[in-house]
Amino acid sequence: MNRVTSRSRPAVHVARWCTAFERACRVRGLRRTPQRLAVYRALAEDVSHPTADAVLSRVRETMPGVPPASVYRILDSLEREGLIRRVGTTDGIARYDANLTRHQHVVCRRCGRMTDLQVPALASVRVAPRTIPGFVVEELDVRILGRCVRCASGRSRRGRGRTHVVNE
Amino acid sequence: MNRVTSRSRPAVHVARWCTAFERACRVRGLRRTPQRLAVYRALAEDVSHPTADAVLSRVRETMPGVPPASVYRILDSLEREGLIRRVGTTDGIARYDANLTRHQHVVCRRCGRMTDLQVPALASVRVAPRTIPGFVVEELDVRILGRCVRCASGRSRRGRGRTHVVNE
DNA sequence: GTCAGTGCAAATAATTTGCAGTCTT
DNA sequence: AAGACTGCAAATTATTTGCACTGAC
Repeated sequence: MNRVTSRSRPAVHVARWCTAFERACRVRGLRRTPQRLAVYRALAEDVSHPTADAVLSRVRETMPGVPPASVYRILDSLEREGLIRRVGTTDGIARYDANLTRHQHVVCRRCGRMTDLQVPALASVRVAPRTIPGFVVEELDVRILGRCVRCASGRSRRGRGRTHVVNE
Repeated sequence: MNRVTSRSRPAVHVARWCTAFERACRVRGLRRTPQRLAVYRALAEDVSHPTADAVLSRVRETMPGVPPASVYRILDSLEREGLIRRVGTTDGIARYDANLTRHQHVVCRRCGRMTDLQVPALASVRVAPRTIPGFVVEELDVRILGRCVRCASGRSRRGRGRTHVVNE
């Protein structure tokens, strides 16, 4: 018990981000409601790329009774304004990230755990604005898929692994 | 009307893939049911990275009455066996791809349209197996996010664009 | 004071599950 | 024949919406 994982971002960072966040809200004309601040803070504190539901739980620790709809709406609005990001997932459940700096995600296919990483080889990769005709590039979302140690050992069914049929 | 978009993969490819698919099923001990073949074919024909629901519709064109559950289950099993892929999405809806070759996806944030692309700069990027301690890298999922021409022109709300608060 | 934003409850997706029957191997 | 797989219906989970009210600006 007493999990090792540091699921929380350092308080100093969080504090700085929250300040920047409030400023950004003002700039964009988003109102500074307690709920909005609580949702942002909950997300900023959590490095695990939580689902909306997980954010809800966290928010409720300090604001019991907040309805899911509020959290969904807030996450939506913050994402629309570019104050947080939705991260790519394959399991059909949206996950969020308050970290807007360029970084990649390492995702375990089995347990879904998602952690931040900076792959040097990818740090420099840019997709020049004109590379893709008829498309305005805004951002790159890179996910490194595989299995974490905990899950790599666990056997699944018939000979798994890199067994891909490569066609074409 | 009469949309230009070639939403179908060339019949030659599809045929070849289907053959390889049946072989792969045999190898892995997956039963060769009409439903399974139909689902795979539907996905192979469709280059738009359809949702499970879209696959269902397509399958029903030739097999009316197939229940959603079957399609979901089949897509699941094929993904587990590495015969198709789930692609990363941010909207919380799973999408699938029968193309297992290394390629990237260009995704419009607004309309969600997703098209294949091969970015030269990314073709060579590998994440060496030992790069990430305690993690077995299996695959890289790269998404290029932005807006397609159709959506780039459409105005949204207050000054959008690259307006990100870059913290940390 | 105004209207963006909230709370609540109900609606709509999206996906999964249980179980009995069927068809592939 | 055995059990993997399907069909159907119901259950769950994820997310959205309508509407009246409230609080931030």
